[in-house]
Amino acid sequence: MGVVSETTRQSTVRDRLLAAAVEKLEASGPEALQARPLAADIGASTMAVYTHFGGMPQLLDEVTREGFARFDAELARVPRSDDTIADLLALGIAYRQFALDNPQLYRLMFGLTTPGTRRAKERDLTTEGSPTSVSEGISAFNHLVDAVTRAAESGRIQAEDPVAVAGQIWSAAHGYVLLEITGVFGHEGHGLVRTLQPLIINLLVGLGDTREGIEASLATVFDAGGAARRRSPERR
Amino acid sequence: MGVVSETTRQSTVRDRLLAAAVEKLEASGPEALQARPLAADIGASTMAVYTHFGGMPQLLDEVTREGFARFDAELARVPRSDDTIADLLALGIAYRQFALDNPQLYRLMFGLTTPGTRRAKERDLTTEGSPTSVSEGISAFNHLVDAVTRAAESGRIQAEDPVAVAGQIWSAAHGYVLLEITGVFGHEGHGLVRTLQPLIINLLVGLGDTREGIEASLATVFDAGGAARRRSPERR
DNA sequence: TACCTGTGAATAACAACGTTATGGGAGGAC
DNA sequence: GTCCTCCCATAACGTTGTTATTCACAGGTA
Repeated sequence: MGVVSETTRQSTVRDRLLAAAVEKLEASGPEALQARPLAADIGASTMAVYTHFGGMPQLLDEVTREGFARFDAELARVPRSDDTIADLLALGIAYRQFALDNPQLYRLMFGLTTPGTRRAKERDLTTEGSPTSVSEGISAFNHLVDAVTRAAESGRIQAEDPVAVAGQIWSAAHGYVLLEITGVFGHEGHGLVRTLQPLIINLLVGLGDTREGIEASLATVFDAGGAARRRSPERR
Repeated sequence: MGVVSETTRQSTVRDRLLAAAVEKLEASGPEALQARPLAADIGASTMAVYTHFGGMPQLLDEVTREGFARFDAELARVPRSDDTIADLLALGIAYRQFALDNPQLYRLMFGLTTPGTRRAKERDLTTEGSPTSVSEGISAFNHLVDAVTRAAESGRIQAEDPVAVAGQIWSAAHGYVLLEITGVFGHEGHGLVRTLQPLIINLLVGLGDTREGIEASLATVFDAGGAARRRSPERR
């Protein structure tokens, strides 16, 4: 389980098909995920989709699962430090970065997109995140729950119910990111400094931390590497 | 402009087609919006879609526009009182209620769903909210900006840039509502009291109001009518 | 009344999609 | 060698969005 063709030595037809689907999704949108063009991309016939996946819906489920695996891996790369609020902010930045780097994948992951596969078997909204991808989604969410728990334990914020608090932060980040993806915040950067940063700061203030403390933690996040990503515990 | 067949006396083919599309979207999902079944529903031939709309994409644009018009009308029904924070909370409740009552329409409005129309002409993400529906969307958003502006003028919160603050609240509500629609918060009601209410309260605390004041305002909102909707400015 | 014009709708056809049935060919088991 | 079992290519079927063609009918003019 994990990133495409991580275990297999040579690319199998199935792996190449899945990789081509992920790439094509981001390049041309969900409606471009069609059986015939996809198979043609890897030099195979349409039947490959059915022998390896069973059909387009199952292939899309695998794309979703792959997306959650990548998302999980990306969030796992965010380091942990003594500054629990800085860690939380870094997690939020990584969250946004992944969504901005993979907008189509992000929307597909959260069941917000219904690709061409029109003969889909009446997907239910509540079960849309296909069962196979649920575990990966929970794993990604747990990074946030852990960060909230540690922030609460450090005394910076109050979180009797860390899962509920993580749900609040998740809602805020999810909503912001989707609005930014759809372009409502205009050109690059304005949304981040005018909306996401104040939103998270205000939320953390409401959760008990001080504005000064948050801004100090935010400064350390941006100090460490310019691109707002601290790759390893020690400074590079 | 507005709700379907608001001006025309007798239902035209176009109006019936649009109304059937909106109804069918909510009943059977975006992939059910197909030219032939839709035309058959109103007893017409497929050509009606093309003579009146030009094609399925344009019909979907009209559905989106209609959705924003209804959303705007629903938000406009939220009354204004002396308690500006209560008004803001009531607006949030109405926002959530509309999304929960019309989940498919809500997702289509925000470009988060890509219905069957597979031959779509390469929609761009940034321009996905079709131009015709932009004005209605802005109108709906302005209700929130107004409420924030009034709350700032009343001194309850600090909002130097009301549009930016409205964007923060919008992000939080949008993200929560989408997560609730996809079912991540479990069964009815838990998400609201465990996530949305604390989220908005914490955010408003971060914006300068006191927790006690917010909870008092929230109580007045729920007092006035049980269903959390105050129909007229004066208390009933 | 007779005639022209234009708009709207039905019929039929076309290309492309997801899917399924059929058949062939490569690689191991005995 | 012979058989068995997967994969995969080919071809077909039903359905989709779309377009071309044709027809019907309402309204104005002589």
